[in-house]
Formats: sequence, structure tokens, C-alpha cells
Amino acid sequence: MADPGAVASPPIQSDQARALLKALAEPLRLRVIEALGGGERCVCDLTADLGLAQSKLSFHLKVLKEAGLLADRQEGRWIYYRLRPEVIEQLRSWLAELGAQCGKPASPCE
Amino acid sequence: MADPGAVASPPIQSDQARALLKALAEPLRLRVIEALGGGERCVCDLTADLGLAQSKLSFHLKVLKEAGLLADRQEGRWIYYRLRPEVIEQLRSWLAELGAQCGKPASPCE
DNA sequence: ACCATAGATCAACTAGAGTTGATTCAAGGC
DNA sequence: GCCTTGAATCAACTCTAGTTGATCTATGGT
Repeated sequence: MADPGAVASPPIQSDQARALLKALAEPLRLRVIEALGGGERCVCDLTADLGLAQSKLSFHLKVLKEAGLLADRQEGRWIYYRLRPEVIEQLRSWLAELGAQCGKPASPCE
Repeated sequence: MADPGAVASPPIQSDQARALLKALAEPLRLRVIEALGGGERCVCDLTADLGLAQSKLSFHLKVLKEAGLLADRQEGRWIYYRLRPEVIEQLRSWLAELGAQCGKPASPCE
């Protein structure tokens, strides 16, 4: 029903969806996410490309990681971040359910 | 490629996606959205069901409407709000693009 | 015309989230 | 061991977004 190849993508709760939405709904974080949409990047690259103060980027990376949207790995002095597409997929599934049965007419309240 | 049955869902911009995400990423608004996920409702029903102050609900309905997520119609004294599933679908498509090619390995930055 | 009710709007207040610059920590190079 | 550099953390500040209660508008009943 969901996604065949994915690593067990359980249906996501409303609270989890909200956390993901909140993490995404911030201009800088969205730019980070979009940058990582092109593939894994190290922090120094992101800092340079997005023209951000180091501590600012670090703050937002932390938020995104805690929301579950990013994964990271260390290699020597550098830390690489990447998107976790399965989490995006969970959010998409959650959104799909929202639109599913919203066409029902209202019961007149008079 | 996109959605066959939908009413011409043009690819959405990053800014528009952010606006939608921001509108969704608020606890009360998400509750409203989920309530409307079950079908159209009038404001008085929503106020009662969600147990909200009237002005508070009105504020959030406005935000959601301005984001494009809701449509409304007036009938006598009452105003009915409903979800716009095509907008949700646009957001889903936008999210799908994000995860598409994020598997690319990083170019080592040393 | 008057009153009651649904809903939007407004101004003042509050709180939470992001910014900034300094500091700390860890990994390499010498 | 010491110095440099990548990155995280912290405290102080700022600002935006949501809350609150009052007011305004419009619809319908009498």
C-alpha cells in the first residue's frame, strides 16, 4: 500500500507530521533542505554556498536533524549531512490521507 | 508524471511550498485542517468541536485561507470552510521532487 | 426598526523561535 | 605538545507570530 522498496515506513502520527512541517517551514532550513536535495554535503560547503554564519547554520541543522529529516556522518574533521528521503515519504503519505475524504458536504448547522 | 485526475496542478515554487508548510506547521491550524479533512464544516461547529475562542479560530482560518489551503462559502449567517485537496497535492508533488535525487554522494571537501 | 447571533477585525500583550558573537570541543597537521 | 580549523554550544538579545478581550459588521428573526 505504501512504498514497496522503503525500509518499513509506518504511518506517521499527527504530532510527528507537525514536527516535520515545523522544521521545514523556515526559510533558511528550507534552503538547506533544498541544497541537500541535490545530494549529501559537508557543513563547510553549505556554509559557503548559502552564505550563512556558522553558528546559524549549525542551529538549523540541529533542528532538522532532531526532526528526523537529516542524517549525518563524520569523516575526519568534516561532517556530512544528507536528506532522509523515507521521512519525506512519510510526510507525503500523511498529507495524502488528509485530502482523501475532505469532499464530504457539511451538515448544515442551523 | 504528476497527477492524472487533478485540475491542472502546476509545479509549485519553493516560496509557495514554504508558505503552505508554515501555515500547516502550527498545532491549532493542524487540528483545524484535520477536522476539515473529514469534510466541510461551518465555523460554529469548528469552534465548538475544537473548544477554541472565536477570535482565535477566526485568526487561524484566515491564515489557512490566505495560504490557499482553505476555501469558504457563506450560507445565510454561517460560513463554511473546506480543504482544497489540490493544494495539498501540489505540496506533495513538491516534496516528491526533494527526495528524488538526494542519494548523490558528497564531493569530499578536503 | 430593533435585537440577537455568526464571524471578522483590531490593539495591546506575551511567548517562543531565530540571531549574534563568544566560547568550547574535537580532529589533524606540524 | 601546540596550533589551526571545522563544527557544536551557550547566553543575551530581537523579533515575529499567536493570544486575548473588545469592537465592528452583517445576517436573519421578530
